Amino acid sequence: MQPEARQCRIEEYLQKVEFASLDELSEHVDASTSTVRRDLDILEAKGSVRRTHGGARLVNPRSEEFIFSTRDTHQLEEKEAIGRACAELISPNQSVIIDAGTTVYHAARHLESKQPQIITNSLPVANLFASASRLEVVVSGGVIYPRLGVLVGPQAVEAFSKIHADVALMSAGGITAEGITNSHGLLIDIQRAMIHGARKVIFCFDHTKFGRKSVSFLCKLDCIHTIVTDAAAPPDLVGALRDRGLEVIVAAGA
Amino acid sequence: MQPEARQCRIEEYLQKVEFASLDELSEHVDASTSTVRRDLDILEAKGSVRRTHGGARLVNPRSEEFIFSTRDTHQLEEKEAIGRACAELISPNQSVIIDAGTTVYHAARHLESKQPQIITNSLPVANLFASASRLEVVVSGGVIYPRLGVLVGPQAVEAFSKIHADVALMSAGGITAEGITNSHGLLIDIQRAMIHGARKVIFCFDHTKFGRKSVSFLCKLDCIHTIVTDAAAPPDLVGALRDRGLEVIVAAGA
DNA sequence: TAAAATCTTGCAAAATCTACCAGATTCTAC
DNA sequence: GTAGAATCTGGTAGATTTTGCAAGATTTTA
Repeated sequence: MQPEARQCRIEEYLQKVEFASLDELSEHVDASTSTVRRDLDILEAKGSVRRTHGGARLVNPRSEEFIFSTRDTHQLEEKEAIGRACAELISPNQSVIIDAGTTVYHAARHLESKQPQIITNSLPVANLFASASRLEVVVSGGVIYPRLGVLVGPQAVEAFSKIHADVALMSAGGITAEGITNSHGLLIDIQRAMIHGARKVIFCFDHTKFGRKSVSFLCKLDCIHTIVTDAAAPPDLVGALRDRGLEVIVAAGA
Repeated sequence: MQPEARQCRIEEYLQKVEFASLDELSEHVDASTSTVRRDLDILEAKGSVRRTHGGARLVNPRSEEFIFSTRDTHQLEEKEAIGRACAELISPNQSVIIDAGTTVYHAARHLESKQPQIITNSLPVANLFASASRLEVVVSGGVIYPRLGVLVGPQAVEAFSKIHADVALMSAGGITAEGITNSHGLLIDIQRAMIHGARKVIFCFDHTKFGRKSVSFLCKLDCIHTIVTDAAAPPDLVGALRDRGLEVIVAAGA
């Protein structure tokens, strides 16, 4: 086997197990421990893994990487469904503001074919499109809010207050008849600027968000236009929202 | 079989398997290993595949994380050495502007213990510190320049022109007695703003950059303070730089 | 503190790479 | 068609890289 292929397999394997002993790796790639050692040296210099006594571990144990991706899987299916439904609301070549948050992140993943212009303050979303040269991605400035990988602070607010987009794709901590709330106070100003700068505002809520209130009030319901949710959303609240003139889209379950 | 048809089949095959050995390919296209070697040379020059020891792989098997991670280990070791040397120049709690570019990226990796405040327009660098909650990372706004993961454009320039930092850690395409040059015109304005906003300017150059000129002129030598390079840098040029009052640090080889 | 495990280092064997060459094939001009 | 030029192909020798092993240094563990 070729060195590079082997190193890839080591990386891949470590992605799964997070930590592996030398013997374990050498058996998995069918090479001597010496060779694995050398491979690990290279990978460490490259920065993807870190050596430890007797083995190696991932530098960014997936569990820490933006807390994304390692959440409960059944929730994930619903988020995927919501994401697909959101993507269908976007027309080709529109400019789209994309919020931080796992639900919207999933929506973003289905957006590439629409070739939108993307404006975001989410590092995970930025990374998603970083290598796709076909579409333009604008990143707001700001300070990284550690675990979430969101850019926050006055620079972020300012960036969005200067921008006008066709659509804003957002999510938040909870929605009730009284309005929308979010838990991270730092995000409130930014999200308000996003809403202000977009012609159409779409919010993604999985069913657990309905009837829930977070600490900070974000906006009333008449600031927004469309809500996308999953099949398990409480029908009474969905009905109430529709009565108020909101478009509510229930994503077909997987 | 015609050469071109054969090369197409090689590409096609690699699309499927990502990695393939020489023997594997030569059997698949029914030609000698010599011929396959030549075909791979051509394909590599074309840019669609990359040779590895013992075979070849797709150039972009899956998001090859921002063009980084080249295959030659030597250059990598030098960059690591330069990176470590750079990190030693930073005092704890300083604010540090970090440029885009692989050499500086390696320097950034050794910076965490210094707990600096980081200001960058490089997505790879931002990702590096995204999960480290102990230090503050400011990301400039801007448009993503695809393959490199750098934020460019007026927003980036503006962000840096408003900022003052203790140190700027930078790199560029080439250095001669006449000054420093860089290849990406889009970066020039940003880098000038970085230099302008920093009290101390440190440039990283591996030895291949000495005596080389890129298309765009960045700045004269008296704009900068310190240069960090590896042991293979040409002594005469290093001496000339020192004569001009620049601090030149030669990183101890690995 | 001593034993066990693991890491570094140096080295020879194996695999692979880089030219280079002679034969085969294709192209060109008559 | 045919001779000659140009290109392509497959093989070979020497240089380079990679690999696995073993001895000595270092770290971990009890």
